[in-house]
This record gives sequence, structure tokens and C-alpha cells, in this order.
Amino acid sequence: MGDHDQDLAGRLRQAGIARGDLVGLAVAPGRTTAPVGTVAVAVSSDAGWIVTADEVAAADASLRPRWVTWSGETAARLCGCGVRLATSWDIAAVHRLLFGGWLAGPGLAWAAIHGLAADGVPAHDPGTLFAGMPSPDEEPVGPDGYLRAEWAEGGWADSESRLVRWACVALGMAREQEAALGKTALGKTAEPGAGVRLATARSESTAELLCAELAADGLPVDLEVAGRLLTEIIGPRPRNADEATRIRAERDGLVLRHAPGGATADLRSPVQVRALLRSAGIDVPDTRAWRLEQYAKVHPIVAALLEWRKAERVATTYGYSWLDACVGPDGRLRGAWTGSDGAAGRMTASAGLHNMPAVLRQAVIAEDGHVFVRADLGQIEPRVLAAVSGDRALIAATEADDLYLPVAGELGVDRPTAKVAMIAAMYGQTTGYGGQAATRMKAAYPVAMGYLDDADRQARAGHDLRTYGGRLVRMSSGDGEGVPGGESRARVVGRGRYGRNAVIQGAAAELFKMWAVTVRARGAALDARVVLCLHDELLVHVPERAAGAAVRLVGDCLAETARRWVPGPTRFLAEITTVKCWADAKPTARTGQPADTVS
DNA sequence: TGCGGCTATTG
DNA sequence: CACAATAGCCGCAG
Repeated sequence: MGDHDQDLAGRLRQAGIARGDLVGLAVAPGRTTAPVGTVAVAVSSDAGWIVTADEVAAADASLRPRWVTWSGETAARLCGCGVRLATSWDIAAVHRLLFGGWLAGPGLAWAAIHGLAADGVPAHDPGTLFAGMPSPDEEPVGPDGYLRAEWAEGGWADSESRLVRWACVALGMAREQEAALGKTALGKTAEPGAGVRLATARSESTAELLCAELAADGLPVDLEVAGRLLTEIIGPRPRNADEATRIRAERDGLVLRHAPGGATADLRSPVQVRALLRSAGIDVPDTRAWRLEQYAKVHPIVAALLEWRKAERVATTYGYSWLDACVGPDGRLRGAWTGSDGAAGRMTASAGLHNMPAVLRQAVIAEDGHVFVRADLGQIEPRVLAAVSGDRALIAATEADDLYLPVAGELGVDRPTAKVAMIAAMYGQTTGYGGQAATRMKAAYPVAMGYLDDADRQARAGHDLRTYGGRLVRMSSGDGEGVPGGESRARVVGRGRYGRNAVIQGAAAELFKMWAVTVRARGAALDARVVLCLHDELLVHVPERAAGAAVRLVGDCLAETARRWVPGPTRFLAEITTVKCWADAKPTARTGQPADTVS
């Protein structure tokens, strides 16, 4: 074929675009398929074209530029028309990294990168709604320097020329964000390098692509097994409302039959449960499970109540209505995914994907001809602490498969004490462990403990923090800041703990996501698909015949990620197992032959 | 109807 | 019970 100059990859090459270079992308909403006119690409601030989604896919396969997207929504739209990009620069994801917080729309991201006040971002005047949407000015940037509301709020999709312009704006934004990442400096301890921040920006961006795929593909669930489990725990699926009421009353009866003198109570009301327990001679300040457990042998109603709680939990949150709402007829459990949420930028998921009761994992079963490769990072938080603080002694301890053994030796305490002391340092726990262990911890690992103490101090003072990968953790937006006398001590202490933990949990999340997107990229050749991300655990759905290769690949990806992420010799390891069912993973790893590990 | 409190599940 | 998250129900204010 002599017509290669006509395809998109050829045109991009002609414009000087090479593998990994930024290319602006804008995808109009509202179509499940993408004919000409719904996608625009941009190669400079004033040059771009309308193309088809298929052309983008083909150019991605042959040239693989880094596509600039406005947000995960762009990835979801492309996913919807069957296009899965290899890599991206996601403006919203990088905005969250650079500036913290959750809001990251085009108008705000534009203002932030240009140093304009967030409260000056223009919004549509609600009064104009009656007159219809004003047609967007052909110039996206207003005289005040902000993005015009008409553009930021969707007016860019109104015509092909505006769509192209929007892709051009995206490209410009990405370049400015890239430059800003190279300059950002904040914090005194172990100031992360620009290289790490750029690498983090790229993996956080590509994680948005992964999130769109996780949402679209879902987690394999065997509906028959799920139904059987539910029947065992909460009884058969009720056929009507009366039956549902009867089954519910029967469950309540198993507790209330132990009530003295036929007393009754609404078991869903903590106040009434407390009164019920008092009538049985048990006086407790609250009715949490860990507190009631001490009374399990005092009165039979306590054990019955705790049992009821477990069943009630499944019935209300993970019952038949959950299956109906979240599991498709294709046996895939689907939820909404976010790439960086909360205090430290962890991934989050809805539909119970991140907090499914362990017993229900028995229903998470690989499809015919497939298996799961399950990989679990071991002792990730103390290892991340060693890496980001650069503490030589703690880095040396990461050489051990069980990091707490050398730490215990160093402190002159037993392993459980060493573990509690380490976790206390990272989370800010102040009760329940000997102060002597903390003193020795400071002496043995002064750099690591100093890193945590510094985060704690900065957070207490209301100063923003930045993680190793460059994520801004906002401490200044909370109320009560800067009013030393007007703030309770508990509040300040709590904020210190928050900051102390955020720099560790956040850095761990960044490492994890870099690992996840590496597995996503390398695994494609094996038809291995990441189907679940769980903070320190990856579940990869893979054809049976490729299982062995996938196990090695997941381990290699961790080694590659660790090398790229941290310059020092910190050792990270993962327990990697091949299983048919998610629930099989833990026992195999604990009691079976040594799992594949990687350093 | 919205929201804080309580409770449970997970990493 | 130390950190993070999602989610349901109750009780109360408006």
C-alpha cells in the first residue's frame, strides 16, 4: 500500500509526532459508535483534524503517541465505542496530582495551571437558561484569561471546528501541566525529583484508562454460586413482599427468642438494642461487635445478635437486590471506578467491589478456559516508607522477606511489638503499645521517623503536603485552620495523623497504580486483563494456557515499576498465585508451597 | 428530604 | 481500638 501518508499515524508522523509524544484528543458525547465528526486530534496549538474513533485506535496501535484526554469521561466514551488506548495524559488526573482536591473540570484545571483564582472560574448565568444556550464564542479563552463557561461546560461539542479547537486547547494544557510538574517544589524531606513526578503523572493518567475498562468489563461472578451462597446465609430469594417480610421476621426471631420476659426491640436501632441488652443484664456504652464479643458467653442473646448482624449485612447490602443491580446477565459485577480519590489518591470502587464480605468471594470465579492470577504486595506500607524517606537502615530491612524480623532485631523486641510500633508510627496510634518501642524506633530509623514526624507537624499546622510522586494533599481547605486557639486539640491531633498517613498511603497508591498500568500494558499480548484493583492486590483474568507466563509477567512488572519509581535498593515483593476462584487465593498463599515472589 | 451517627465490610 | 474507603438504616431537624 502506498497510501500510508493518508492514515492518521502517517499524518501524525508527518507533523513530527513520534512514539510517546503528546497528541490532543477531544471526543464528543452522546454516541455509542463514532463516525466522522465526533473525534478530533490535535498536533499543535492550532493544527488538528476530525477523525474516526477507529482511526485513533489504528494510530494508537502503530504509532502509540500519548493521547491527551480531558478526563476519565473521554476514556469511558472511547471504551463505549470499542477503542482502548495504550497510554494517556489525563488533564483532570494531573490536575488532581498537582493541586489536590476532587474537582478537576476544564475550567478549574485551566485556571489552576495559569495561576488564576479558583473562585473566579466563570459559570453560566442560570438566568440565561430560559433564553437557551448562548452559542459559544469562537475563542475559548475570555478576556479575563479564564476558559469561557460556554466552552468549559460542553459548548465545544457543537461543531467540528470547535471540537478540533478543544483538542488543541487540551494539548496546550497538557504541555503546561508537564512543565509545571518539572518545577513544583514543596516540602523539605526527600524532595521527590521531577522524573518521578512526571512518571507518576503518566501512570495516574493511564490509570484513568484502566478505570474505564474495569467499569466496562466488570469482575467475573458465577451467578449460580452467588445465589447458592445467599440462600445459605439469608434464605431463598423471596418471591414477593410478604415473603420478604416473613423471612426478615424469622431472622429477627432467632435473636428475640433469647430476650428476657419476651421483650422486643427493633434490632436495626442501636438505641433499642442497647436497651434490650440492658434488660438481659448487659450494660454497654455502644453495641459495636468488638465490644459485644466480650459478652458472648454471658448471655445467649449476644451471640445470636452478632450472628444476626452478619446475615443482616448480607441481606441489606450484598443480597439478591445487589446481584440484580450490579451483576449483568453476562456474569460480570460492575461498579464505578475512580482513579484517585480521598485523602491520598487511592482508587475507589462502588458496587461492593472493594468491601465484598470474604465469604462471597467464593462466587468470584474465572470464566471457562480462564484463571485468575492474583498478586498481593507484601508489607507495602513500611517498604514504601523506606523508599520515600530514603532511610538507609529501613531500606536494608526491606531485604528480608519479612521486614518485621530485622526491625524486631534492631529494636530488641519481639516481632508483634515491632509490627505494632511500625504501624503506630505510620498511622499515628498513641495507645496500646509501649512508648519504649517508639523511642527505639526513632533511634534505629531516624530518617524514616523524621519523615513521618515532619508530615505530622506540617499537617497539624495546616500546611499542605506533597507525596513522593508529587500529589498535593490539601490541609488548608479544612475549617478552623490558622486559628490555634479556636481549634480543639483532638482535631489538631487527628489532622496530624491524617497527614502522617497520607504521605505513606498516597505513595503506596502511586506505586500500585504504576504497577497496575504496567501489567495492563504488558498483559495485553497474553490476553491478560486486570479485572480488580484492591489497594495492594491485583486480580488478572487470563486464558488458562497463558497462566504461567502471566505469573512471570506480573512479577516482572513489579520489578520494572520499582526500578522506575525509586532509585534506591528498596525491595518490594508480591505473592503471586494462580487460582480458579478468588476465595482460593488466600489459603493457597498461606499454607501452600512458597508463592512466586519477586524482588 | 437531608444529614450526622452508628454499624459493618474491605485493604 | 490507629489510617483509608463504600454503604445501609435510624433518628432528628427543617
